[in-house]
Amino acid sequence: MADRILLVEDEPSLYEALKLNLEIEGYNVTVAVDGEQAIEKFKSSHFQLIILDVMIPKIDGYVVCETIRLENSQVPIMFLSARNSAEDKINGLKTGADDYMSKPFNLEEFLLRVSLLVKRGHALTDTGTEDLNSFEFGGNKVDFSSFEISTWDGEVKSLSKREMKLLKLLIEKRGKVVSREEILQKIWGYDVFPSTRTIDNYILAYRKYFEENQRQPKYFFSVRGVGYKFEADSE
Amino acid sequence: MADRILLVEDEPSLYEALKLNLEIEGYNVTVAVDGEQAIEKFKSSHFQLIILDVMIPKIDGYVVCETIRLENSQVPIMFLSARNSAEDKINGLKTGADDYMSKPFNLEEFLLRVSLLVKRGHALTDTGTEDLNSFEFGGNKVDFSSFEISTWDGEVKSLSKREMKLLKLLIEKRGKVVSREEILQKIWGYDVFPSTRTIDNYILAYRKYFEENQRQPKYFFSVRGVGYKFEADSE
DNA sequence: TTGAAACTGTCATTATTCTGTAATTAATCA
DNA sequence: TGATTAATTACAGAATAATGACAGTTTCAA
Repeated sequence: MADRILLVEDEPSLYEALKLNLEIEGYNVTVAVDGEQAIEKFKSSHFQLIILDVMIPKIDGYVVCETIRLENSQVPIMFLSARNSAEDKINGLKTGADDYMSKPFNLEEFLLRVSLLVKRGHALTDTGTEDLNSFEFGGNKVDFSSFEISTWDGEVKSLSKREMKLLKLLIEKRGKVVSREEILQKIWGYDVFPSTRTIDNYILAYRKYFEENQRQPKYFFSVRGVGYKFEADSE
Repeated sequence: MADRILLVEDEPSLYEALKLNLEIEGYNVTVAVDGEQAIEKFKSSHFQLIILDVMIPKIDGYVVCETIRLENSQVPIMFLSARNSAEDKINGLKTGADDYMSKPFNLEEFLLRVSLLVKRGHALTDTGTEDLNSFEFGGNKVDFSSFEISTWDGEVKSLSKREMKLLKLLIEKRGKVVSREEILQKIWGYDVFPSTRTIDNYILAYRKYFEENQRQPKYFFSVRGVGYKFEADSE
């Protein structure tokens, strides 16, 4: 079965050239021309690799990358960027990319890196990578791939999609306050805006699951007027 | 336990700086100053990552890389090179490297790539690809080669191709939620998209075959908004 | 042509998510 | 310190969207 690649690039001459060459290599290529499309296509289908230009309309590449990582931590992501600066690369790698190429790039090198990443993806999903997607704090454990949690008092529960996604966001940003706006954007998207009560409900739920004393949280803090913060006890 | 890195580099000022920085990051670093030493040390010990300068005395980097790959080793290898030419990179990646950096490079980027590669190595070496011919859970047994199943209540049935393929996917990923998109892509391919009801039907069928109580499944769980998960009771 | 397998549509059934309101708590300022 | 204001907590339904169940239709291969 052909491997599928999502190519996110707004400049027609470039994406057509890349698409053509990738197809010659035997990949099945889907193109998205802006960040919104990218997220939409990512959600509606499954890919073995995502190639992501940083500078794209509507939602920039970094944010697209973060959004994707909230749902799926496995797909390899390759960044493309017009600039060759170290900060850009570092930024990209930190937001969860697996590789980075600066434009203009050599086609053969590009194709080689693509095939490495696709192969890696296979290796990862074949062997089952435990532990990369779970997180522990206190006596609690969150398993992102099975959507299950086990808590300090020995209970095992399964969380819903939203619960998991928001929890993941908080854990990834642990130690930092995440604003309500950011939460709304990252979890609910850019057009849907549920009432702000809704977020509280999720925090409430987390405290019920994980805190020994709900009224005096040790992990899930609210910061008045700003947002919420998750903090793990020890590292 | 600290991850071990084999650093192959002949220039003292460079390898000392890198060694120091890697050690600060918590790695255990072994240095080799030429190709011969590199191969020797590689053979006598196990590393999570090999960092390989191309231009080193006695045996050059490419050859060292090929030699290591001949041992059928999965260790991630990162090339360092003084030149930034595309041919060099291509050459390196073709001989089996996983990443490539040109000197002079940004230290932070270097350390980030190192940590990515080390993590990847862990994921790869975790479990060898299992290749199953049959699988048992509860009182049920699935035989993938004969397409037959026998169930807890003593029945023997044979499954259709699709049924088996999807069942195998779920079992291979047991314990993890498999998204509908992934199922569609892996079982049906990228051009055919049956209605999402279809997948439910297969799950339904599995529950009929294997579950004692269809309404309270013990093995085939659905995770709303995400996909399905198979879980075997004991291991 | 026949039968098994695969797919689709519909409606019933739930799990999940959202909203409104009241109670509580924290922050600010006189 | 106490009064005032603003934000958060806490529930309990209500609304929504996803899945379960099944019957009927199509497809494909023998």
